[in-house]
Amino acid sequence: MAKEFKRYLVTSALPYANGPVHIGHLAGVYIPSDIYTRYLRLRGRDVLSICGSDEHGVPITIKARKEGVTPQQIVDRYHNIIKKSFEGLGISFDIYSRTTSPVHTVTASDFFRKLYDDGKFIEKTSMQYYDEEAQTFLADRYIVGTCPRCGNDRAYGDQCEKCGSTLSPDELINPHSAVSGSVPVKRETKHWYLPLNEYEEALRKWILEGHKEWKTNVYGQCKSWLDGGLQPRAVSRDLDWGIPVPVKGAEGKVLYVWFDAPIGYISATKELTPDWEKYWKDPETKLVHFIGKDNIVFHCIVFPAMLMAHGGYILPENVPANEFLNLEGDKISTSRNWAVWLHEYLEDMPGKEDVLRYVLCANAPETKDNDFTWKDFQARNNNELVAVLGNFVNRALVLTEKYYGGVVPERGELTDYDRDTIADLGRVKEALENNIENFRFREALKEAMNVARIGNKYLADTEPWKLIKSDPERVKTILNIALQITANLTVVIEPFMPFLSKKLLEMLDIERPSWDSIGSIDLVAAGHHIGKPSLLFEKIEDDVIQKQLDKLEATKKANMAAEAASHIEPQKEQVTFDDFGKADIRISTILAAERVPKTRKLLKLSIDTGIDKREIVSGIAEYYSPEDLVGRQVLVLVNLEPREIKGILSRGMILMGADASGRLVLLQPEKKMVSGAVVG
RNA sequence: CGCGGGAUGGAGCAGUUGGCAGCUCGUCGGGCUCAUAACCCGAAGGUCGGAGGUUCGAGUCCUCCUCCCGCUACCA
Repeated sequence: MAKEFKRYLVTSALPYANGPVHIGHLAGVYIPSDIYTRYLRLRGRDVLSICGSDEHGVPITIKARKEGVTPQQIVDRYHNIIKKSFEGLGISFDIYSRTTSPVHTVTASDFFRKLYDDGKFIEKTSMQYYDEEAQTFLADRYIVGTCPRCGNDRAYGDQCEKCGSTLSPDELINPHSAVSGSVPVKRETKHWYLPLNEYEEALRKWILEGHKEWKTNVYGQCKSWLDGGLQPRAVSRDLDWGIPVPVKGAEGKVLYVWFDAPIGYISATKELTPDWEKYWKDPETKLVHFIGKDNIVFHCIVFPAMLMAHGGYILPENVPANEFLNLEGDKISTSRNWAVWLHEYLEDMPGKEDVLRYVLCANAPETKDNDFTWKDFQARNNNELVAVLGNFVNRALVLTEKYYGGVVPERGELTDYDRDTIADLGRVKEALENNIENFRFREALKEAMNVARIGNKYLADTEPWKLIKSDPERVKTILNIALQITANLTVVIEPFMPFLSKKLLEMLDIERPSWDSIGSIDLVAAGHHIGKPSLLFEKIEDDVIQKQLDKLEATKKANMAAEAASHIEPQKEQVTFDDFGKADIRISTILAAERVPKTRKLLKLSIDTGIDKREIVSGIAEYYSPEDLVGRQVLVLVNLEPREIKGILSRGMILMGADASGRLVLLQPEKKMVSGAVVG
């Protein structure tokens, strides 16, 4: 089963350029793929790691319209943020390209054209909703209306989120465009479809029979799709942002993003090397797609079908898809800003790139959704990185410095215990290979960390600080071995924590040992002078964590406010001019204010209405303190029926704006007026 | 509705073909003092989501149920 491949091609899901990258993306895709490629490079394999921004599609055009900029400006902004933040975290793509690049435009266009010329598409004409105001056809998702099943007035054209039923846009009652709010009309439009059903048998054979080793979630998902029967799928869209359909009479039509995006892997390879074809077309290449679970169908069914239709391309050997990462118990959401953004993390936590890499790998959602919490982040840093890894290295180096002035001591005769320890060390290599090649990165990281554990135990058991007085010769051997273990660490830890590995190499002042030398105790020569020890990791104190928690708390509050603001009360029934005329509203001045005892919300206000001076009880104590109010002018409904509240006769009502969250805001005249002035 | 994945000591995860329920962290006790109050040893802690079934034996296989996350939505 373990076929040997000549070279590897690793792709990571293209991040969509309508927002920055967050920890969910990292844990699901980019950290696993980077570990995998770094591992392959260490083993001296021929490997390319490919990624880039996915820059087409409707959401980007909508975001651009909202901000009043061009789609190009949106994608430029996020492409640059994403690219830079990946570099900052040491994600070592061989190329990070983008789907607006000229090479991609040509590649995707040619790909479509080849399928078109070979008669692989079906042309179909259908009626679709068109937004005349925004001058665009509307994807199902962008039509909002009332659900025919449950009456929810915010159902989407494809699904009602309230009752969960699947809908088609035609079923919606009172449909309107989510883009402009206008009422859409039906228009005829022509599109090209890839008949996935024609590839069903080939896909079934390839996946269900040929790739039983795929992760259960991936395999299960594919089986479910195939068993359900595949349908032709549209590969073009009516849109002005994207790669034009390279066919006569296709003006105003572009390639569907999910047709164009995976081809981005090919174009990026092309951009990187003139040898791109051997990576994509030679069966001796192992192609691996790293993705998240929402992308399974595109990478296991649609893209392979495209490749089959085109011909000449290899298919992925594996598609390791991870589940999702939650943040502090809630789903990560770009639109709700519920995320830890990579570019912000890099700024907030300089020098802690490896800490994030470590935590996200150790807690990666490999088999089920997981939760990222800042408390766990702190605990893993302090109890694992500092206490186990950092501490071991520090012990070994400080002792060498102290006893031998930083010169690696000569090793003498080995004891049985030494040999046992070295044997333990030797076992790590195979365990690492096994786990990484089967995409079990969590387990692999644990194995790598084990090297530090072996080291700590070795020092604790041999107690060189005691022996130095009674048997200094023996101590030389012990520290020599401790240093060899440290040198082993530089290799085993590199795929996971490259910054640490580099720092460790500098400290030992050695070249990086090869992968095959893992387990060796001849990595640092006796007599070699090592560098000065310094701390690899620092403890993270509570206040640093608290700052991040506060940041999230603020986001939560802002979201609630925004949510409240979006709930607008419907208009009340019509009133006549006379009805309105009955209300006597006057500009009034607040003379005094005090809290009503034993209440949370109430203030007693003394008011000069111009007509008289009176008292009004108002429920604004949560938003205004008495001292804020004295002297302010407000609007008062003066002919409201008096009412006794908490024993005080309240005569009139202060007018206020109230949003759905219950927040109250006083209304006041724009210029100071005489009390008693009529409002109307 | 249907489909896919998940539910295992306080937290996060393993558990391959059914055969004594493991690992990391936390907690408690002890040891050590070279080391960032770090390290090493030991202990406590689980009716393996619930109910039923197959079996000498079930975390593992079968049936039903509950909850969470996804599912031709461009959110990994």
